[in-house]
Amino acid sequence: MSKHAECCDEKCVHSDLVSHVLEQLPDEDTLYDLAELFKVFGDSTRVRILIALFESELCVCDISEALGMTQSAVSHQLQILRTNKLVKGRREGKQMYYSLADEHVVTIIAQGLSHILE
Amino acid sequence: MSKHAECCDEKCVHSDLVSHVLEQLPDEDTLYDLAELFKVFGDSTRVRILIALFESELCVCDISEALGMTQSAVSHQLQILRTNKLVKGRREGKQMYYSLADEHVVTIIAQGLSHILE
DNA sequence: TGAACATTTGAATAACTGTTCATATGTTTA
DNA sequence: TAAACATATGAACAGTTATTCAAATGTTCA
Repeated sequence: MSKHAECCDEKCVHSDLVSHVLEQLPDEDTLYDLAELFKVFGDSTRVRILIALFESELCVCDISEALGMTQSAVSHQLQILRTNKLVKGRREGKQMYYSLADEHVVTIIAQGLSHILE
Repeated sequence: MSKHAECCDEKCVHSDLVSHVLEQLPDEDTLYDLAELFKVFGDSTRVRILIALFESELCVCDISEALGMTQSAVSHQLQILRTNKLVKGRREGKQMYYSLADEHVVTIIAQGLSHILE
């Protein structure tokens, strides 16, 4: 018997509910990716970058100016946002212009805001 | 001049866009709370707990059984979920039954899933 | 009351993460 | 091509966090 089960013998577990939960839970990869996605939103620098991009694309320089952060820090975060397909980049001459890659970004942030502003 | 501005002189910054972003960005407290909220979703244990609670309330013991984790680890995470008002607890005898505190939880996770499953 | 059970909590540890600094890459223009 | 600029990247450090272990709290029942 595995360790986690020892704390609670058979009488107290609602085994029907538990097995139902086990059927409903997405597979491990999906759960990992899902948590990974929210982790990206879980940093105020990245959230600020995303909200900054709500209305128009911006170059890295604009973002670091708006956020009051070094260009390097912003660029590191943009890479994470790019990897997770939340923003996309477009080069124009020396500058890279970033914009939101996905409508879900707006929806997710809006839901989050409505939760905390209640 | 602050350090972050030095990387990029006035010519390259789109100062009209930047000042517009500065007007639109939520205040610092809101941004912090927002990131804090998403941070809670950014852990696969907590996401699994939340999804497990989609259909019915469960006691701590059920959750630890379903997730294959120690009851202590689950309890620690439940406290975080409670603090952030994502779940609520109800005592019935020796057991604590937890359930989702908020419909936003379902919406946010659904949006996240639809993002990664594209 | 005391024993048994379910849950919570605090401290410690190991793993992870964001920023900084230095440097590299890529682009334009003189 | 060389210089200047915008961005990207690697390594290192400091701060954060999830789990474990041990112990405490709260509840029921004999």
